[in-house]
Amino acid sequence: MASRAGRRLLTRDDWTRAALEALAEGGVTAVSVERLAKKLGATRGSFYWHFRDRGELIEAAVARWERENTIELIPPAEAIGDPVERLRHLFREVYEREVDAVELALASAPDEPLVAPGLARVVRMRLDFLRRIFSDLGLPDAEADERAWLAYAFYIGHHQLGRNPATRASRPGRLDPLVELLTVTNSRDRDQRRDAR
Amino acid sequence: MASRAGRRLLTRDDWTRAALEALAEGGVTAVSVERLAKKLGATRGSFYWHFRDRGELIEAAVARWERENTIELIPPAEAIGDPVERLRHLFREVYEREVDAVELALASAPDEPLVAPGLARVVRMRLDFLRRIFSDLGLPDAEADERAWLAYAFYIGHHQLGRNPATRASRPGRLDPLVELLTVTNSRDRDQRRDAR
DNA sequence: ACCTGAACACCGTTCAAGT
DNA sequence: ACCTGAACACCGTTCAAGT
Repeated sequence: MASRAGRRLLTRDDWTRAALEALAEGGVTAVSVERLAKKLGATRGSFYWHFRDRGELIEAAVARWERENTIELIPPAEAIGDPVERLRHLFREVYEREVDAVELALASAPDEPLVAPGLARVVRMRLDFLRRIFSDLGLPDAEADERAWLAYAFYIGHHQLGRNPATRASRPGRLDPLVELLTVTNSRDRDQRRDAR
Repeated sequence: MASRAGRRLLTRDDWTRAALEALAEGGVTAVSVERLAKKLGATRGSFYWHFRDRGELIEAAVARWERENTIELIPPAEAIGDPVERLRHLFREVYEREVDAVELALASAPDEPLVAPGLARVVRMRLDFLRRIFSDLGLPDAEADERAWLAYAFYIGHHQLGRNPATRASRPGRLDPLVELLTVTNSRDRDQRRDAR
């Protein structure tokens, strides 16, 4: 038949947007060329004019998520001067809220070759942000690195545990007490405890 | 043709074991009836005599992992009297080691209906174990709950971050300093900091 | 340049028929 | 009781042919 019989021609972007929607709704497996084609009113064959294969589509979707998501989230948070307040803000805005569905889908496949590079870039930006908090708090670099790692790994696990209704039940209501713990700087306590052993 | 032409008859257990191997090697998607049938030298039709569908197979594999894995890991660790030592032991044996491949595969699909119930049972046992550490340390219940959650969420994120070669680079070498932080009990520090604001 | 339609491979599922 | 073999549906991929 002729060029889309009245319908608008599709762009690479149309397919990518549709892929992100599918990703959010059903994870990586839901990104099916056949289903997207049906949704967009095209044939699967059409897809292969815009993309080499399904993998290239997923890569494009990840890249788009990366741009729209992490890049513009960091600057406003960075503006908060007091590092403890900055972490508290982060916990309220990012830890205690429901996490974006696309992120959940991607975080579930951290070692898929299609997902790994984009995800790694995002993780690095966020770890840097956290490291700066603990540096500003006066911790030496090695300790700031450790705490950033702890805080970010906690972020991942916190949201992953929240996905399972049965385990979500154990989730603490507010995370402020954990901010207190994570920002302890006085080394006296730890020294004391070590000496007492 | 006749009953397996010389070959041994297959049991439900044979299929389940093969499913666990596939799970470890390639995650949930790798558990394919067709591939398992080929590996076991049977037809796909044979599979459906033992199981209702692919989902039932995955459930059976999860249940087996649950038994073989968490149940017998807890008692030896529970024997350590000093709670700080108990946590340090846990970090060395469970956090710093590579995590079992099946667990990684399952943790990546925490909200799949086939995986969720078994995974939730395991999580509950482990959270209880952690809670006891912090209770024995003298923390009130609410605080023990929070720290157990923090410690377990960290466990998940720590291993997930370790799967991506690019992010694994930021991983701290030893986790002992984090044990120190997680077991801080003196509330003086936190009070002091709060007063200083 | 962008798309269709038919073809093939892979795999989940069903089921009648075999032993 | 346990299995085969053929059939069907779903979906990724290719490609010749259309406009």
